[in-house]
Amino acid sequence: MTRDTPLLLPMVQKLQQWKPLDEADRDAILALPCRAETLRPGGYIVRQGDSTTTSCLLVSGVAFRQKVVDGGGRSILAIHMRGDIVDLQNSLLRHADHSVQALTKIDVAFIPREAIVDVAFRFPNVGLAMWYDTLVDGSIFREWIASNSRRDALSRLAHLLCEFGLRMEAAGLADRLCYELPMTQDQLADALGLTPIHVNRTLKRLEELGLISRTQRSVTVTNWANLARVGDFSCDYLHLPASTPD
Amino acid sequence: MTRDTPLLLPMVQKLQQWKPLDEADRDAILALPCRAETLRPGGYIVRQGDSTTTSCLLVSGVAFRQKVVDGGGRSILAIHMRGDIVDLQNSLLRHADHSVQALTKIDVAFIPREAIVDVAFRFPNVGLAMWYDTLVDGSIFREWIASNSRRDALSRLAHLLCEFGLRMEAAGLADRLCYELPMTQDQLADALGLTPIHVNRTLKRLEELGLISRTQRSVTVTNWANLARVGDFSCDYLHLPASTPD
DNA sequence: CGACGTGTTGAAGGAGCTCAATCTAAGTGG
DNA sequence: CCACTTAGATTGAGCTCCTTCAACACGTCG
Repeated sequence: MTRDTPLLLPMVQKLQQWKPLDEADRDAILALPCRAETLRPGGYIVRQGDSTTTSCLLVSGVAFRQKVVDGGGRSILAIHMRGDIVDLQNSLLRHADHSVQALTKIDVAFIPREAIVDVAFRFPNVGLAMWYDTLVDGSIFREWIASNSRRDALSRLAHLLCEFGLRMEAAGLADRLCYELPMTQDQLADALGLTPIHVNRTLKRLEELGLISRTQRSVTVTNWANLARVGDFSCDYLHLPASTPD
Repeated sequence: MTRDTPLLLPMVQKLQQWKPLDEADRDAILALPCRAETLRPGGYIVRQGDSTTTSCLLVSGVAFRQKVVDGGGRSILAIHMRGDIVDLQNSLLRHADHSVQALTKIDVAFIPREAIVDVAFRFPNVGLAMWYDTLVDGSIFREWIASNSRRDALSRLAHLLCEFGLRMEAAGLADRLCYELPMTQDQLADALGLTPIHVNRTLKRLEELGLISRTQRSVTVTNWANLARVGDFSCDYLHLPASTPD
């Protein structure tokens, strides 16, 4: 490592999930020009409507994508954690069609679009890994379409709890059976296409069914197999490297 | 042109939407090895669960992506038309997490994954255009999440009619105000997360409101501005080249 | 002709929404 | 240290949009 604490290390770790990288690939990533920043909960990485020139790596904390519809309704489209390259989507397309915001306090690194594109084509392994990464994001979007379109409230919530736990575990940030879910019930509602009131009742039902227990924001899954069954959850769509089985 | 009728021409046309291509770029695409095939309505391009080795270009006709949930419920995730590279998603990830099927009779060209990746990195304009293409797909997925999560039936249906018309027009296949929508009400229901019965009633309401009229599968938009308003439709998320304004 | 896929309509039921009140925990300023 | 505020969680009651169940109409195709 050329520097003491490489800011972009989480990006290397994430991309290696998709494609083995050699020394040169890794160095190229770590040498990317970037600007570090810390945001408080609610702070914006990009705002819907902005024109964009930088991409953004999430270095620590949790963030989310959201889109405003019609009369002020919000839809949360994705949740992101350490290592996620959070704004390739908006930056390559030059025009943000949705916002990305901090859920917790987060550390981010802004990287100029040109630098990303340059590395992607000079180091094909890196480029391919980034391409994979956007495709996996797409796969998760598709699962969310199916979930919010065709599953009932109980199933949707169970599904989200499985996905979040498993992704946190895959990122080495938590145990799938016990983690902090840094979302208010309002935000859960916007992610699931429900009202906060109904989210509250549905959480209660998951508890009564003996599938989870919770205190404040922390979730403990007391019966993973049944939670996954209720949520119709299969981890295929996450395309995780073959180490974390369902 | 090296051959009489270049099978892969629609791919060139589509990618040029995202990025200007020079002679060499175009030739490289047209020279891609591929296998042509014709499928009847309902025929599979890929099946959920298959392992994949080829990508697929849609040369003519209309296709759709779908995912099966829990007890036989289906969710239609996207609709595709000429020029769409329909299976980068599954092929690069090597494992199909959803199916892609013909909606009408379609002509397709299967292209080996390696050839795609090879061209993408030897011709960066092509690679970037393909990357854009997958990002635009992602953008459309996000809009569908928001739509199926936060809009009511009338709005969802109006939104879908606007999107389909505009995309057909952008692909040079139809007029946004008058086109063939090759979907049964059952399929519309699966795309919108509704029941076919409710789709039927909602179509009727759109007619009664004077926004559309229809005979068989053909749709005529009688009031685009109001249809777009009801559907909360803005074409931003399609990232179309600056020629087709909303 | 009968069968099947698709579209259309009616009536009844339910999952989730809206409106509204109450409760808790965590600040914040005096 | 305590009033005061505020964001979030929780609970109740009534309503509605959409679903489910059930017929029936229409065209195509064996």
